[in-house]
Amino acid sequence: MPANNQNNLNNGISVDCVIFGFDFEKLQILLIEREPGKKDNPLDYALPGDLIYNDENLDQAANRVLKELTGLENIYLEQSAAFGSLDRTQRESDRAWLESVRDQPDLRVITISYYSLVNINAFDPKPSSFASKLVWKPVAEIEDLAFDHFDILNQALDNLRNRLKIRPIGFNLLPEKFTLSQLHKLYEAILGRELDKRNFRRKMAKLDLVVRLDEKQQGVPHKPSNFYKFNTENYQKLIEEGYDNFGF
Amino acid sequence: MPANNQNNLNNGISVDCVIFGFDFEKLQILLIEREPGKKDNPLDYALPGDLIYNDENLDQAANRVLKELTGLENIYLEQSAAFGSLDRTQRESDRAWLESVRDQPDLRVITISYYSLVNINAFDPKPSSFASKLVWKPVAEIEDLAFDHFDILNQALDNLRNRLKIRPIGFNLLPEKFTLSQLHKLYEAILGRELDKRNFRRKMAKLDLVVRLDEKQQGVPHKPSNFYKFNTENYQKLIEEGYDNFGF
DNA sequence: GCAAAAGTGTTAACTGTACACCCATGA
DNA sequence: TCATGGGTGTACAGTTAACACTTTTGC
Repeated sequence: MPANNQNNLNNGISVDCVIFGFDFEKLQILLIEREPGKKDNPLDYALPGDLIYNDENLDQAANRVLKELTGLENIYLEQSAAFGSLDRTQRESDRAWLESVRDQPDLRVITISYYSLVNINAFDPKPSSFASKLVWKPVAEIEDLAFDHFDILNQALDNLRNRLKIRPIGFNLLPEKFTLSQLHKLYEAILGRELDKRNFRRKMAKLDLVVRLDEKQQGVPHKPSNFYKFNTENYQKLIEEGYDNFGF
Repeated sequence: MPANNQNNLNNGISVDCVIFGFDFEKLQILLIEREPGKKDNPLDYALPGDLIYNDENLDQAANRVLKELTGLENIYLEQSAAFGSLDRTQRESDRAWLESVRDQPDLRVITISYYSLVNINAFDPKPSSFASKLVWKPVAEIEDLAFDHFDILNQALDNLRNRLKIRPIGFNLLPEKFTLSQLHKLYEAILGRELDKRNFRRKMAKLDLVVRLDEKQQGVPHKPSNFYKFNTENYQKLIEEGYDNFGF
């Protein structure tokens, strides 16, 4: 980043990143804990986000901000929505924080939100810049967030679910080798409801998006699960053919 | 609008409106013709859009801009996407126009796009402000537009089609009384492909979204069509219940 | 042998799709 | 009486949804 970028900050436009993470248990979300120690106030948790520069486009800004605050990079971010309420940064509990990090804390800021879904175990967020502490929190337990970030989260979750209905889940979301149970749990976590095991497996088999590997789990105290990998070619083919009903 | 609003313009953020119109034939789009007379250059057609004010939110801005440029109001606008490429306003053919209407024609502007679908015959756009002439153009015939407006159009069209898959078409899109053939043509126009007449009617009947009126077309040189109206209650009920598969 | 998760088939209801003819009207 | 678009039913294929037991492993 050029040294004079500070002068090039666009004080009216920010990006916010909704990073969903999956640990084979619950759907989680990556948040900045603004006042470590002073726990259990939902308003002290915020999405990683910041102002954009004038010499970068929105996608670049989202990737840069995510990297600067969390260290995460090479994550596919999908644009979600724009938020521009006049009062979105006017909450009392957010004012002090804004004054500490912004040149013009009173300026109305419009934010463009992005979302992604990653495998929690494959990424290790490292707090930096004003993100003094980062935490993964289960989405289902979040009741509110700083600014209008709770709205942004819910919007992104809607988008993620709708996307799942018209596209199969991407390849970046699971380890290279995974079991069908893991994939099953992933779908259930995103959709927030149970899916019948047999029906799920049948559907996956029919779509031909996963390939059975000649390898099993080791050392588990139950019947070991077979590993699978994604069938990248078929995924591309399905997308290109306009197949858009994965029926979940 | 307050007189001092001119000082309150946000030079970095605009809204653009993709107004789809349906005339029971083709899906059309409302465009500003920038140089009337100098026809057939697609780059002389632009979406109605303008900078926002700092004392209005994005939805308000979209509605205001649409009204100022076209006279259209009380149209439900749905947010589509944000566009922020660095070069989106840098095309040579757009420079002169920008210089004539903007204080800071060189500034990078991020735009938030909105879309809607209206019944062409129920709205009568009146050009005003810098929109010297407005035209409806068939979407299928558009090959390019000013700025990045062709991208914005295609994005909005995608959104409209996807929306149709998870929600029934809204009530603002057809006259109060309409025939099933009109509704049928509307769906075909949006989706850009033919739908079987019998299957379409069966599906509509099952969804229970339209109510047969005791009234027929008059003076048509063929069997007169029955009029229908929307069943607003059932529409609301379906949306609330989370029914989201209209299967087209 | 027991606890724990993997893996597997069948049936019934529903949904999508393909397809062709008669009807009511104005001219 | 003809041209025009309105309106209707059926059968097949495919998809969804509900449901319970056996298998393999570590301990």
